[in-house]
Amino acid sequence: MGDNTIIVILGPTAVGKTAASISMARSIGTQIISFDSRQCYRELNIGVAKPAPEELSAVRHYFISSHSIREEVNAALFADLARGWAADIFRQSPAAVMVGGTGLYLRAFLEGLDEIPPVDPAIRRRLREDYECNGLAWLQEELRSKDPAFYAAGERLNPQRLLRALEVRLSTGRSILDFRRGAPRKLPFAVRKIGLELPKEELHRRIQDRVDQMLSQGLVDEVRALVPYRNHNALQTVGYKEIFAYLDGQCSLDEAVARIKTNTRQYAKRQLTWFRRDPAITWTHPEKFPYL
RNA sequence: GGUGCGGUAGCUCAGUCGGUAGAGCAAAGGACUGAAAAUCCUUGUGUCGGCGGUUCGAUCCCGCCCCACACCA
Repeated sequence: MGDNTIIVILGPTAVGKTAASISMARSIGTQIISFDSRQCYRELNIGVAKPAPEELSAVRHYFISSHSIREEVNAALFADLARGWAADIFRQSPAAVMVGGTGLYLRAFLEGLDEIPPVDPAIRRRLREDYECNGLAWLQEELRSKDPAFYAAGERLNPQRLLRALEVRLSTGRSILDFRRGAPRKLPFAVRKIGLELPKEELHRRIQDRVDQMLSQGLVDEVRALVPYRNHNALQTVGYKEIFAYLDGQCSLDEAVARIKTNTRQYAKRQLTWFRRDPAITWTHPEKFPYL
């Protein structure tokens, strides 16, 4: 397996990753593992800019429509699955293509997450309910008494991080900090990371056009059908949460669409913040991408 | 034409009993270990519509003008 290579195509949303990855995978005769935390849900299509059926039939894709919004998907699950898929692909080809924009998922796959025992679902559920009714101050106080080390070092204003630290403490009896070693993993393959990048104005124009296109493709109907599942984590997603607000009568459709565009721009910016600090990425303009 | 209410940050607005101003959103930068399209942190100088007047000092008071909205003609 020494010569095997993972070629990663990454970048902000709407930059053109899908087309690039498919043409590359076809020209070198291999398959694609997606690392997109939303395209993996089969119920989400228009709003997550999933590849078209023709594109999906041209190249085998993993982690596209592979799960239901009712399932719990997270970075650790993805990392496990992706290792298996990579091994499968390498049985047929010395190279595999990965595409996506979820930086944490890519990192979890390449570098691994520290091993933390599973959290008791009952504890998780109860904690979230308690936080719902008692608020942030309560959460902080709980953590201060039960895991003072994390309280001293961690993000005290970030409820998600506090909740995670607390559930690990209650579930395992140990601080989440005890599980962190960050030991570098020896990878059984080589990695090449290619970042796709466009001037900001151009990326923003593409985002705007793509959102308009989603609407004409029937985004509102897609979202309407998902109303019963709106509180699932998978629906905490740009393009869906704003349309829920419109369907609730909280704003006009135009306002909802404007919000989607703004939120997508902010999302793209966060993706770039994440990727920019990785010196291993070779950045290129999509038009200069060698396989297009 | 008359009356009323406004004109303050890119947007929506607050405020200054006269000592040159601040929130939310947007924007910019950053963080990120089982929710990551999530979550969180940092960053606020702008002829306070224009021109005059009063005043040591005006965005605030006074006058005129311009613009927007509402109502009356």
